[in-house]
Amino acid sequence: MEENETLECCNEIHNEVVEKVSSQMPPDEILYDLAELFKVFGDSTRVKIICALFESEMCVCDIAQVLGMNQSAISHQLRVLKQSRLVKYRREGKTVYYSLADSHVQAIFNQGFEHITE
Amino acid sequence: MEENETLECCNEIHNEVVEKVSSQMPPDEILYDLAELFKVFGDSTRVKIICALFESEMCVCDIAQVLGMNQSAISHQLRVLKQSRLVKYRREGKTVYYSLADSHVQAIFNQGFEHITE
DNA sequence: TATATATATGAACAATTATTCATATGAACA
DNA sequence: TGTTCATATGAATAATTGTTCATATATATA
Repeated sequence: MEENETLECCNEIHNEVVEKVSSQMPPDEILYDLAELFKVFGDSTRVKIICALFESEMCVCDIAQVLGMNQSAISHQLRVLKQSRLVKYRREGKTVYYSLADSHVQAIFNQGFEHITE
Repeated sequence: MEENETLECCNEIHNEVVEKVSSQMPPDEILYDLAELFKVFGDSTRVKIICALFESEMCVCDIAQVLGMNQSAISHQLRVLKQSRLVKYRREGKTVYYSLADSHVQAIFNQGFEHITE
C-alpha cells in the first residue's frame, strides 16, 4: 500500500484517467460486501444447494441426499447462505425447510450461467 | 459421500421431491465451473479492478494507483480475471491496457449490488 | 547492444475456509 | 420424563489462495 497524495501513474498522460476513476469508485465497504456476497456463490457445494432450491423447498436431509453429502456439511453451508440472506427457512416440527430468499439469487445465478455457457 | 441406489430422505414423504430435484440438477461440471466463476468475483481486489474498469480501460500501473496496491498484486489478479474471460487486453508498446470482456460482467456485478443494497 | 521501463511470473508465507467428527439443541411422542 | 429424530454447532484438519519479494520477459530508445 503506497501513499499518494496526488495519484500518479507511471504514464503521466494517464493521471487524468486515474483521478477520474478514483473519484467515481464506490466506497470500499460496499465493494468489500459485494465480494463477500460473491464469495458465497463461489463454492460448488453452495451453488448446488442454490440450484437444488430452484426446484423446490427442501429440508436439510433432502439436500444432503441430493448432493450426496452428510448432514453436517450441508447445515454448515446453509448457515453461510442464511447469513447472506440468500436462503430463508421455516420450521415444521423437527424439520426445517429451506428455500431461496429472493429473485436476485436466480438472477445472479443465471447471469453467471450465461457467461460460462457461451 | 454416501452411496444411495435409491435416494431416500429421512422423511419418507420427501423421496419424491428428492428424486425430482436430483433428476433436474445440471451436470456437476457446469456447477463447478459456475462456482469457479463466482469465486473470481469473490475477492475485493478483483471486485475493485472490475469496478474501476467500468469507467475506463486502464494499464496495470493505472489500476495499481487507483487501488493503492503494488503492480505485482494487480498483475496476478488481472491474470485470474483474464483466465475467466472477464477482462481483455491490448498491448501498446510497453503498456498493456485492460478492459472488461463483455456485458455479463456488469450484469453480474449489478445484480450483486442490488442484493446488498436493498 | 546496453539501458530503462511496463508487465508478468515463480516461490514462500499467512490467512481463510470446507469438511469431518463428535456432540449439543430442540421438537415430538411414548 | 426419557427417548428418538432432525438440525445446529464447535474444534480440528487439510486445502486453497492473496500478497509480497525477487526476478524474468518484452518493448522502446539511446
